[in-house]
Amino acid sequence: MGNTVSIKDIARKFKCAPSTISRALNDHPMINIDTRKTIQEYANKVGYQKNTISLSLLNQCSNTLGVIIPSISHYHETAIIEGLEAILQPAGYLLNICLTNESHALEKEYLDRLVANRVDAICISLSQETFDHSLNEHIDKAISRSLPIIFMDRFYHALDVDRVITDDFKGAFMATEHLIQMGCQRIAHLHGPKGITVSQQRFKGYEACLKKYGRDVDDQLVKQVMFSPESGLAATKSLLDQKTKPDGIFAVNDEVCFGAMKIIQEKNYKIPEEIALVGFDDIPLAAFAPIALSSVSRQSKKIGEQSAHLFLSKMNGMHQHQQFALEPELIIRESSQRNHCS
Amino acid sequence: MGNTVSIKDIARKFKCAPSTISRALNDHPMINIDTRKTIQEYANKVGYQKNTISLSLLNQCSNTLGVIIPSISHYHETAIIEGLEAILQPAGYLLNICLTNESHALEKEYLDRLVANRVDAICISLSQETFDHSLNEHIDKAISRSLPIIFMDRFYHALDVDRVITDDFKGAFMATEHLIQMGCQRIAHLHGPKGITVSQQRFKGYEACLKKYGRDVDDQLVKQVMFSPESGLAATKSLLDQKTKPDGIFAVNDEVCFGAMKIIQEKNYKIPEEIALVGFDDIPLAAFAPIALSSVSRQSKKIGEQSAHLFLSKMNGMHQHQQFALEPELIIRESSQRNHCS
DNA sequence: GATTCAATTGCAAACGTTTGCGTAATTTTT
DNA sequence: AAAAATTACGCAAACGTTTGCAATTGAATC
Repeated sequence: MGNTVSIKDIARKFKCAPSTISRALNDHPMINIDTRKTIQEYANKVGYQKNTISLSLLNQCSNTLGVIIPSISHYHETAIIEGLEAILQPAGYLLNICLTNESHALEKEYLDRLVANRVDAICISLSQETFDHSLNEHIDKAISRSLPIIFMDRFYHALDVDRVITDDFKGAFMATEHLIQMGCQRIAHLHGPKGITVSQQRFKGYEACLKKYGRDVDDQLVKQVMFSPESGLAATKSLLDQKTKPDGIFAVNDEVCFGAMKIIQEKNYKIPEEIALVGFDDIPLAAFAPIALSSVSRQSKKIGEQSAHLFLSKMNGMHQHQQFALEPELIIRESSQRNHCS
Repeated sequence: MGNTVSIKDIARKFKCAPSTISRALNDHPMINIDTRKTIQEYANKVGYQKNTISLSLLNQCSNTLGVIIPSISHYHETAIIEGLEAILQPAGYLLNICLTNESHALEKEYLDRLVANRVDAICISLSQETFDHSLNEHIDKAISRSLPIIFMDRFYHALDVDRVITDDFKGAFMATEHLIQMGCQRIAHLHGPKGITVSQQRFKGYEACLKKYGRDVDDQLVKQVMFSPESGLAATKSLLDQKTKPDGIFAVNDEVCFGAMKIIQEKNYKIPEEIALVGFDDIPLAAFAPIALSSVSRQSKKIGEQSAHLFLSKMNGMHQHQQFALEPELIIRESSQRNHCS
């Protein structure tokens, strides 16, 4: 505020030009070694701190990455951010994190603000509203001003973009196949919110796996849920209340499984003997669920790290677009491990 | 990048001064209404986006809040950030979020970088290392340049600072008192990492409550843990392996309780009849623990909101320091609810 | 003593925007 | 018709830093 000292201030003190101070502080050999030291000591004493803003203006880059993400209330998203930070902190970047709350309007607003702030690139996980209605103009506009945009988790209609995702299809396939191998005959799926890529892909993986084993998707066994335990509980309740009950459930994420477990245990079904359960994300509490929860790990932190690397290569002039799909990993725990297959 | 259009570019196009363009875009009445419209339309057409960086330089404020926080892997921290965003998004601010991973070196590094970026203020939750060794010079330096610093959750040695915390002492007191009222005789405490304010305060609340009821702290019943379920499991195991076993446990947070429950159930103790359990934070999964978990809610989101309001009032010239301690709330669920007190 | 060279330092422009003040041009008032 | 007022726009400085180029100084060479 008031007491910040600038290069000009120091120049006045030493009765010399700002350029001399600048060079001295940057240890430029052009400046006499003694003058350099004297100036550096003085700057240090008065607590001089370089004003990065002026540099951003001059160099047309802000050393900041914009991150637009629907929420950070789940492990997956926080792990992504941790991954981004882990790579970008040493590289000297800061993160501008924006939560859209799945709102298209907010996403647009934040995008504009980040552009106005001249972030060097944007990592974005599209909001559900943007998805549902294919409201892409704001993204297209950003891309057209050649601002690097890296999509995380959720697809974007255009193909030639930068993207880092997990192979959700494959993960879902693995989970479903595992349930089949455990002897499950009626495998239900708790389907995530419509329109979101991960929901769609996981359903498709589930569907494809059933097909591979000569089964069809039974609409009665597919219920739609939000990403919350409450929603998982309600959906599972309706599954258990109908005639065709499942003997295996693959849910769109782990939180949903916590809700499912609650009601399954309340109704006195045995996990995994009567109903086997597999989730997605492998959250830290998965192993500490009422019955240790099997889950598909999607290497959340690695998504952040990979996105960060992609960003850095963009900063180094890499112009081609790249797409990464990380390998999911099935973690088998008690909730689905049947020792004697039926 | 290359194709960003500036006010100067537009000025060239219209063969007029940049000041005219600036005023036109800001709808300044000094400019002829028709010229204004024409210019605005053109700017819109070519996708002009105000460069906020130059404004930051000019106005000496960046409309950005720096947030320094040890981690975002727990509900509490993500809720704080959601609270900050909820208030600061409408106010036109962006968040620079920095994860220190409890490292003093990183905290210092980030603080410098945020100062260099001239953030308008900093909300900080001190790292454990900073705490353990009272390494406060970097904070003092930042304060001395009259940069508003708002402390969240963790105390700072100086008294006259801005601060928003939960009354952890009170929360711990309530939890312990509740266990006493449920008839617990040997109440253990899973003590958080040393040096961290929340750990200390919660222990003190536990201690004070025992004292109120004429009991002393039994060192054998106090185990130190990290904020993870694994750590909670290990500590509880050692509790159950010793002669003086607890019949009630108050843990420093909910994750720890998940670990505790796991081992308690494995060893076939009944919750809450034989061992009652109360956690802290009231995470979203608390109600979906193996036994629905009682917990002290610390209104995490409200800490973020309150901090944001404090920040905004600082921006409006409020110079006095303010301290807020939010009221904790005890949420009683199955893990501690004994119907017939012994 | 004139010339060349190296060692230091200063000048000025640039990045994009805002804003007080000056200055035309036009209209209104006397 | 002259004076005053209004309207509309331009000029230039400012924010803090970097950097190519010019300028100054002093010493070394011819």
